[in-house]
Amino acid sequence: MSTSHSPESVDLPPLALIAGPTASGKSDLAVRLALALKARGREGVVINADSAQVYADLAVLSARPSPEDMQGIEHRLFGAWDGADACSAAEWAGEARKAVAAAHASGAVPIVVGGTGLYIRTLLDGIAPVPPIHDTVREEVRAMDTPALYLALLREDEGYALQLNRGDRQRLARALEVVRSSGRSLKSWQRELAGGIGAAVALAPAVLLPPRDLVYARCDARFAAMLEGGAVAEVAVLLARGLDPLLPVMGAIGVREIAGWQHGSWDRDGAIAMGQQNTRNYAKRQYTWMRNQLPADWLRVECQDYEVDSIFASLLRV
RNA sequence: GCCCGAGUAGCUCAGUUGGUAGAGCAGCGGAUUGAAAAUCCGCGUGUCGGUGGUUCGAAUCCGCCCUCGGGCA
Repeated sequence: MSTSHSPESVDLPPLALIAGPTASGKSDLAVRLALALKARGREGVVINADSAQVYADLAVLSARPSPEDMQGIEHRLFGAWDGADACSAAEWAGEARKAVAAAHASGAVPIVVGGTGLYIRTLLDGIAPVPPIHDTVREEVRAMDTPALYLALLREDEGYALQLNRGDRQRLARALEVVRSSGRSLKSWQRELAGGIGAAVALAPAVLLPPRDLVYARCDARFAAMLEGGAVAEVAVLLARGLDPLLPVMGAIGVREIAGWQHGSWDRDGAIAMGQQNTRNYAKRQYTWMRNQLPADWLRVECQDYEVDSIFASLLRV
């Protein structure tokens, strides 16, 4: 991300940002920051930047903060999408932009929290303004298998095809649907970024990177606890909707694991083991993203005890 | 006590007729521009249970021992 602004730019409205892997304690820190602001006579609004917590259907499985967790602090974009509607980085960023503007308008400090790096990047830097893909194009492209996607892209957008890995089905499909639908290479679209608010804001970022072992242990404990906390019923309700299995909600960690157990493909212990493993693998990917994709000058917090006052000193300074 | 089977990477296992070993998973590193809890890429030295022996050479053949299964007593 190219945008990195000193919190000293007091002329710009503030934006607190908390990024970190799953189970790193982000939400709790966000609420504590809001409470600390409140103690200083300022409101804070927590805005979700997690691609799973965005779905109404996934309260338990996405570890979405409960009303008690929220402690009376206003939270936005949590459970804001219906599972039947696929959210995307650009769509989320559009809503997040509005939420940030609303907070600023009321004099509150927006606190963006989440583990979805692409969402955060899109909000701050913007994204290529590719027009919506025609339904028919999307359908036909997604029906193709990976080798076919590669060959087709090689034919229709060779330059970009050569930059992608031939096994990277998702990017090949995206690139192909873009050329077919817009008549332009995704590569050329990507030369322009639109919608980023990073330059118009005084950013106070914190990237939480607690010890890996600790986060893995929390992932394990949390998934097991979810089964006791309503995850099974949540999955049952979700499955009953009969949604397209390709929708993002259906791919959330835990859905497939629990559904397989309920259908007798494996037992409860198997479901737990798989869910825990997948959560850990996911957390690892987030560490890689957070470490390398987020701006190097953002504050990295590698301990496990977060101190709001020191992490957000610039915001809390009175 | 006897018989059979198994002991190879953290785990599950492959290793053809003897030429000092390799997959999956885990783990680690990396990529990441409208599905990102997604989609991919890379990284394999381990007393081949131990010990003697046969052999130019043994995970592989032979002896003895140890451990874990199962069976017979």
